[in-house]
Amino acid sequence: MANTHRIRSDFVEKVGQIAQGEGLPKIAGRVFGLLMFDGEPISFGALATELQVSRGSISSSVRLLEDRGVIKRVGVPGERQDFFQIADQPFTGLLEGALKRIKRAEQEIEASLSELSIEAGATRDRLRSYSDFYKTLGGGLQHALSTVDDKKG
Amino acid sequence: MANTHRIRSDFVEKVGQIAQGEGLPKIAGRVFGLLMFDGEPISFGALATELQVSRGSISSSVRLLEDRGVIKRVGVPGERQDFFQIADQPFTGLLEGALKRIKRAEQEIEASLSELSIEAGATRDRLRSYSDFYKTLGGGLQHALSTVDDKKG
DNA sequence: AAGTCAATTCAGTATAAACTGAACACTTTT
DNA sequence: AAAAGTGTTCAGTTTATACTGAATTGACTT
Repeated sequence: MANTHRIRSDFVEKVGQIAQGEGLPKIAGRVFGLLMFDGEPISFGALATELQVSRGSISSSVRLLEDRGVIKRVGVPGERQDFFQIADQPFTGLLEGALKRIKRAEQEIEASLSELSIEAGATRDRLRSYSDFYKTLGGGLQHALSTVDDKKG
Repeated sequence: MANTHRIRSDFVEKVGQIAQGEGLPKIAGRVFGLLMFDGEPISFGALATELQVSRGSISSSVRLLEDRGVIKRVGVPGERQDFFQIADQPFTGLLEGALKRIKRAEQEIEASLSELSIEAGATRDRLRSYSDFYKTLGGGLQHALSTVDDKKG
């Protein structure tokens, strides 16, 4: 049998890297990876010691992940510490965040577009195609989102 | 009539911000925005002076954008400088790059998955759902990509 | 209510990435 | 062939952001 613990820490590091690639803090990715792998609730303190990072970092990472609905804070009977667990729909929040960014970009471009006078024909066409790109992209993510949604929910 | 020049520089800055949000250098975004707005070829030197950045930055930005197929380097008769112009399918390359990142992440997760012994049932289920998420996301982008592709042909 | 324990905040530090500008190599002009 | 023009490279600097750790706040425990 393979060494589960090594697989686990490899996985945690991988997710850290992936997160960094997506523009998220590496530690947040590690937290996500750990909770994903273990499934069961892990305490605030355990996250800090196991990942060997400061409690301050854990605090900001879990808030980030909580805000996006990727993890949830749960209570454990007889325990004073906060515990964290992977959310029921961890990916929905991520997709929604991406969608929001895309929508914002689309709106920014359309704002510029609407300022341009009618004579600026070719420029208008290009900006239009740019905002169309974001529309299409948003549509693709929207589709992914609904697919992810009814996987479980 | 609205002041076109102000709209133009606003747009350029907006695209710079959007690029930064996507994890790309701000200057690369500005270059893209400028070429997008103007449509016609702009010289290497003009990019540097107009955006008020070093020639070194222009060099690396245009290479990045060229590599992704977002812009193209064109010659202008009687001119020694390189000129740059928005590519015919500027968005295709961007999407392809995003897809590649997603595919890589998916594979990483599946690598961990395949290492896990059969007893690790629940963990396997979670990692499977994680890689499924990337599959779904990739499908969404793939769809967007083909839509973008046949907008122009 | 004093003492412990837990999480957050925030000022300071470390790290990573972007950006600069001068040196370089190559090309064209005079 | 010297001079001027052009793009790239890269060592050094700046900037942005992640991270730390000590101070702080609040909530339990005795």
